[in-house]
Amino acid sequence: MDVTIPSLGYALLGLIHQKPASGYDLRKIFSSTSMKTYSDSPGAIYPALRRLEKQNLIRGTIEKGSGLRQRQVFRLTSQGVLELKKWIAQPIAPADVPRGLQEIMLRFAFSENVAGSAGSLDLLKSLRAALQSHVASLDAEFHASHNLMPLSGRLAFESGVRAVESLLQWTGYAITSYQKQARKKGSAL
Amino acid sequence: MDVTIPSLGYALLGLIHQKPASGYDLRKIFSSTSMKTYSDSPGAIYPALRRLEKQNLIRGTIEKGSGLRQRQVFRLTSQGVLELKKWIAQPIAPADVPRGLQEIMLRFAFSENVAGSAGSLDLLKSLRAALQSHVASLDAEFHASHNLMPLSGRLAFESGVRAVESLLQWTGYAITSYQKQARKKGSAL
DNA sequence: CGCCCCATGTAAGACGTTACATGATTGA
DNA sequence: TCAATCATGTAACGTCTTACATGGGGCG
Repeated sequence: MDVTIPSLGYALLGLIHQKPASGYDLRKIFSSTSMKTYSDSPGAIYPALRRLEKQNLIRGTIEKGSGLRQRQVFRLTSQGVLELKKWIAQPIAPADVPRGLQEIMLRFAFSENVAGSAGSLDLLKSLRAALQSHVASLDAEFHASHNLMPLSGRLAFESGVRAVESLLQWTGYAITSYQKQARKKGSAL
Repeated sequence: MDVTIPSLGYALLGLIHQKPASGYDLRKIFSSTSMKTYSDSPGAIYPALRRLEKQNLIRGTIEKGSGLRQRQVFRLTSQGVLELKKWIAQPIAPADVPRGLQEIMLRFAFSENVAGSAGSLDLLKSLRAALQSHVASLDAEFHASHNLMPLSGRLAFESGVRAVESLLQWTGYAITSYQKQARKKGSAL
């Protein structure tokens, strides 16, 4: 039972959790919104859905209402919800940042629906710590090697550092956003 | 002759262009520098090198100097240099930004060695235009859909917008860096 | 002598891409 | 009726991941 789910699988789980959807619906989301990092090709999505169904994380039911064509709508099973929660709750290591940022942001995007504001906040704090540590190691590497590179190499490296720094700033902003929301809710009681 | 080279292949070409290297050297570069987005696994690199050799883009020669073990050092062929140049000179479309940023920065990092400062500047300007157009479409999407998302979704989206804006700023900085360099060289004549 | 690093590879399996294929429904 | 869109899928192919495998060389 070594359940390794690729990034696309989690994207599908998260979207289906927000709202039950067919393969076609999901393809449209990928192609029409800025989730274009995920492929809208049927050759990726339909097999992925079948895999998730085989793992009992989603279940599809055929709908034929209102004279429409055959349409298989997928919903999360309770196991699927658990799997989503487990994925989102994973702590973020500094080493995850360079390779898995995309997936981390996906986790965060779904976090509130799946794990509530508290879950979102936990993720943000974990991310902030990972980013701080990662920025430090990038700086060290930059100072050690920047004079060996051509200008374009140096600049490319700097763009990477800036990207991480900018994301770090964003985590601060996001954390205060959640804390504000919490205060509002608290006072509304 | 449909030469489609994956990202890893170009990374290898660019590194070998900087300095002839063996598979092991390249693995070490990937694992020890911040190019960790590329895998250092032998199962990826050695087959990739053989593919490039089969395409006549690199050629390996076995070295045995100084009592060392067998070591195959690869060098670019003239065709390989051409292929690198072609890759770097490709204009950047707005649609390339969300999916291919990583590869674009790789192109830029190698650009000065392969295509000179003029090539780097061209790339930067092309990137700036693509980013401007992409920011505009992201903003439009954000204003259209931000009220439908939970806070975490909104914030995740914002982080994407910020990342692109920050990169756009960086292109301005990089372009002036190259223009300064050009002025210095001009006055040095 | 044993262990770690150098250095190269192979094999199985999973995943994504591209392209092809099918058929129903809606609207011009 | 013709085209576009809805909706689902399959097949071939290439590539990456993980894990295994092999041996020489240096060092304690």
